Amino acid sequence: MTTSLRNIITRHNPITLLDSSFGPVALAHVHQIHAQLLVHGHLNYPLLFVQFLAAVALLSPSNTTPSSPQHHERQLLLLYSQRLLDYSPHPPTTFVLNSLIRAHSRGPDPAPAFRFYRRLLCSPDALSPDRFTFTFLVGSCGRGGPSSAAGEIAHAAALRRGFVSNPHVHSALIRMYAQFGLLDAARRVYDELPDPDLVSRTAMLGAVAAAGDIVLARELFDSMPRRDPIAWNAMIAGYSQVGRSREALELFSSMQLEGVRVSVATLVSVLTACAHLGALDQGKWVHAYMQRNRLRVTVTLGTALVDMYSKCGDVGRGMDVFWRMQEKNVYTWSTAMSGLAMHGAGKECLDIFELMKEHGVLPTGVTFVSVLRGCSVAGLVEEGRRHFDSMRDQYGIDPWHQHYGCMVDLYGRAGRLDDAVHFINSMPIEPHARAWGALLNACRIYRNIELGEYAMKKMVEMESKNHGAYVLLSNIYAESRNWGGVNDVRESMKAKGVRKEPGCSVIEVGGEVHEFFVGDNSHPRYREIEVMLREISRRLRLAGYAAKTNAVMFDIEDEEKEDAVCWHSEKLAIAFGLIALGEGASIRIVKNLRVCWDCHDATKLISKVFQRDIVVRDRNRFHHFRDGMCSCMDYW
DNA sequence: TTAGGGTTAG
Repeated sequence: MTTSLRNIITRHNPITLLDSSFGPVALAHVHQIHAQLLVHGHLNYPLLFVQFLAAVALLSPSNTTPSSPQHHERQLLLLYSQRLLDYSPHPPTTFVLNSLIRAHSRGPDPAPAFRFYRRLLCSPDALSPDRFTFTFLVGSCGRGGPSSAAGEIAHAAALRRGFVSNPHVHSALIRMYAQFGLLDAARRVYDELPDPDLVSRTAMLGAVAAAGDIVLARELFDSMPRRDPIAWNAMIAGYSQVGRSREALELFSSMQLEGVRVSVATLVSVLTACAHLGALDQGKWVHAYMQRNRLRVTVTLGTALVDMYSKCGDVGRGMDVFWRMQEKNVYTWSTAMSGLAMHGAGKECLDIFELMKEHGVLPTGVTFVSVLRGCSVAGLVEEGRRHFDSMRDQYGIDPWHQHYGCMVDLYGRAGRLDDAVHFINSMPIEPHARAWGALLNACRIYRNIELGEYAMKKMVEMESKNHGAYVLLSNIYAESRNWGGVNDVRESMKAKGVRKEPGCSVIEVGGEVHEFFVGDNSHPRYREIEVMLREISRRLRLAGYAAKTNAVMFDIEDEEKEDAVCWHSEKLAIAFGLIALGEGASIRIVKNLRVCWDCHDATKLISKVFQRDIVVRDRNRFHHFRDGMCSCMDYW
C-alpha cells in the first residue's frame, strides 16, 4: 500500500468509530462499518482487516452481568470477531490471536482464551506466542471456577518460553495466584525477580491484603522505594478489607498530607471504612469532596456511597444517591435493599426488589439475603417462603447457610417456633450454628425456655466457644428470673473457658471517632462522662425507670450488677454524645454486639427525657430511638 | 496496531 493511500484510508477510516471512547457500540454499527469497508475494498488490505477484527474483539471484553442485554450484545460481538477470523482471506497473525485472547480474558471462563492460544501454537505459519500473549492468557485465569490448573499451564508455558521476567507477565502471574488464594505461589513468583517493579510490588501487596496478612502488607508498602497513587490505594483497600477501618482512614489522611492524587478507587475504600465504622461525618466529607472535585460517580463509587449512608444510619440520604445514579448494577440494587432491610424498612426493600427485576437485573444469592431479611423485618412469612423457593426454582441459586438462617429467623420472629424447628429439621444440608442461633433468639423473644435450651445445646455442639449462644440462653433465664439457670450458664462458660466478646461502641464527634468498651474509663473526658452517667440515672429514675439488672448477665464476670448496667459501652457513648454533641444533634452509635434489653429500654427513655434522637447500629440492624419509642418495635 | 498493580453488596 502506498503511503498516500494509507493516509486516505486512515483519515476516513470508519474503524476509528469503534474506538471505545465513543461509548457503547451496537452490533448494528459494526455491520454498517463492515459493509462500508467491504464496499470500498478496504478489507483486502491485511492491515485494515486485522485492525477491524481487533477493534470488534476489543469492544466485547467487560464485566457485564450475565443475562443482561449488554452481556448478550458483547457475546454477539465476540462471535462476530471469531467469524471474521474464520472467513478471513488473510492468514492469522499473533496480533490477531492476541486480540481474541485478550477479548476472552475478561470473561468468567478462561477456556476460549486457551482455544485461541492453541490455535496460535498450531498455526501452519509457525506463529509464536509473545509477551502480550502471556499477559492476556495469564489474565484470563483466576476469575472463573475453582481450578487453578489452567493458570499453572499458562505459567509453565510462559516460563518455558522465557516470559516470566517480563514485568507485565510477572505482575499478571502474581495477581492470578492471589485470586486463587495461593499466596505461597504468588510469593514464589514475586521472589523470582531480584528487583520487581512498582506494579509487581503493588500486586504482591494486594495479594498479601487479600490473604489478611496486613502486617506483612504494611512492611511491603513501607519498603517500596517509591509509591504511586495505586500503591497507596492498595494499602488503604487492604486495611479497609480486613476491617482495620481506622488505619484505613489514617493512611488516607497521610496520603492527602503528602499530596498524593486521590482517585475514585481511593474513595471507594475510604467509604467502605466509613461504613464499617459508622463514621457519617467523614463519609459526608468524602461525598462533598466528590462533588467539589466533580468526580464521576461510577457504579462502584455510587454503590459505596449508598452503602456508607445506610450503614451510618442515614438510609434516606443513601436512597437519594441511589435514585440519582444513572447506572446501577446488581451490587447497587442489593446494597440499597440491604440498607432498607437493616433499617426495618422491609416493605420498601421488597419494592426495590421488584423494580430491580423489572429492570432486567438478575438477583444473586446476596440479593436474596436482603430479600429474606426484608420479609423478616416486615413479618411477611408467606412471601418470604415464596422468595426462598424461587431462588432454586426460578434462578437456579442453591440456598446458602445464610438463607436458611434467614428463614428460621423469619418463622421465629413471627412466633411460629414450630415451623422454625420443622424448617431446620427438613434442611437438606447440616444446620449450622447460625440457624440454631436464630431459633435461640426467637426463644428469647417468645420466652420459650425449653426450646431455647435445646437450640443452645445444638449451637454449642457445633461451636463450643460461641459466646453468643451462652449470652442468649443466659438472657432467656434472666428474663424469666431463673437465677439458677443464669448461674449454670456462667459456670459452664467458666469451665469451658468461653469469654464474652467485650462490648464496644463507637461514636463520631466532629469527624473524630471515639471508641468505648464495657466499663472503660480511659477516655480523656471520662470525669465528665461519669457525671453525665449519674445525671442520666437520676433523670431516668425520676421518670420511673428501674434498671433491669438481669441483663447484666451479659457481663458474666462482673459482680456489681447495678453499676455494670450503667457501664455498658453504648451508655458510655451516649453519655459522651450528650456532652460533646451540640444541642439537639442526633446521637449515632455503632455497637459490635446486639443491644441488650436494658440498654434498649434505657435508650428509649433517654430519647424522651433528653429529647434526643438516638440511632444505634447493633450487630444486626439499626434502632432509631425517638420520643421514647424504637423503630424496631422491641423486636430484634 | 495489543499489555500489568488499587475500587462496591451478606
